[in-house]
Amino acid sequence: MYVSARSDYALRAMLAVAAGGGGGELVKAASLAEVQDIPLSFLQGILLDLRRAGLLHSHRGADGGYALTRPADEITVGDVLRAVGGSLTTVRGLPAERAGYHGVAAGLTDVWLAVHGAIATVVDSTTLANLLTHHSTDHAPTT
Amino acid sequence: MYVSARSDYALRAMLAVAAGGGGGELVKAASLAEVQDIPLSFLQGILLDLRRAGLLHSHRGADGGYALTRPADEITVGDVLRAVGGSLTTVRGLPAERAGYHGVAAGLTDVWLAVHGAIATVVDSTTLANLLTHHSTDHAPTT
DNA sequence: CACTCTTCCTACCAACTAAGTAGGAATACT
DNA sequence: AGTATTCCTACTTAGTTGGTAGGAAGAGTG
Repeated sequence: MYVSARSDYALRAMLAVAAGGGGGELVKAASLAEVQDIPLSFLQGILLDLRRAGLLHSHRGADGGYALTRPADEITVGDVLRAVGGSLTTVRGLPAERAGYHGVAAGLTDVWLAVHGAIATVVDSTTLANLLTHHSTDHAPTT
Repeated sequence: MYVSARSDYALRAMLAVAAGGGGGELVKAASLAEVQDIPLSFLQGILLDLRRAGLLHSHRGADGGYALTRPADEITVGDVLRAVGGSLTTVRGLPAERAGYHGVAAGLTDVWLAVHGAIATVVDSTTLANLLTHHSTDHAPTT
């Protein structure tokens, strides 16, 4: 799995919003950029994606900023990854299920689907709240 | 997970070698390229990697070609992927364990490690022989 | 030896994507 | 009116990916 800078920044920003906006108040992009060391103008594009995906709510003007649209324990890592990165698993740019194999390679499709399922299980069962309290779910790092 | 053309071709080539060289005879690069529809000169570079990784044995000259160094049930999909693609999981280009988070993002490292473990479990438990007989292992495609 | 076949190896090219920047328009509050 | 902030588009830059070209080196055959 390749986690792009974009995906990584998106997760860090979401965590910072969740942590900073505890009482429902708004967090500014500039503050997120500083506390997580992310280039501001790059971050703005990412925040836009997150808002379009319905994960963030934004407000302009003097006391503007961003806030989560749902409580932190109802937003998973998978939600964030899919919002900024598209499909979790791709084969030569295509979604796993339509890789188009023939001959002896036919069995590969099932492998990619199994991998996809394994990744989804992890990222869809971990919420932002899990990560903040940090006794998260029982994912034993196997290597 | 992003499966590059290079990784995909490598797996298909290995499967074709395993299938074609059943009795221990050598399979030519040109034949692999044709049967799996892979650009020949691109494939040659990939075969070189596979040989350097110790998965293939090659022979030059008139009756040259490639053969597996181990039986097909002792070579896993993970072996092939690592031979041509390096680490299975990277975060912004770095291996998962040294992503370097601070503040509220600290918990992310564990997520990437869990994902890495989940992927490794799948690809390291599937052998080339599994894929050829095609009743492979019981990976239920979950999504 | 001369010839042929095939792997080996290096260098190169084109297209794409990722990462980051710049600058202004729209909106909200005072 | 003025200021602060999000919003949005276009652009630049650098690296990676996919693919090509051309020959050197080795292995067998007559």
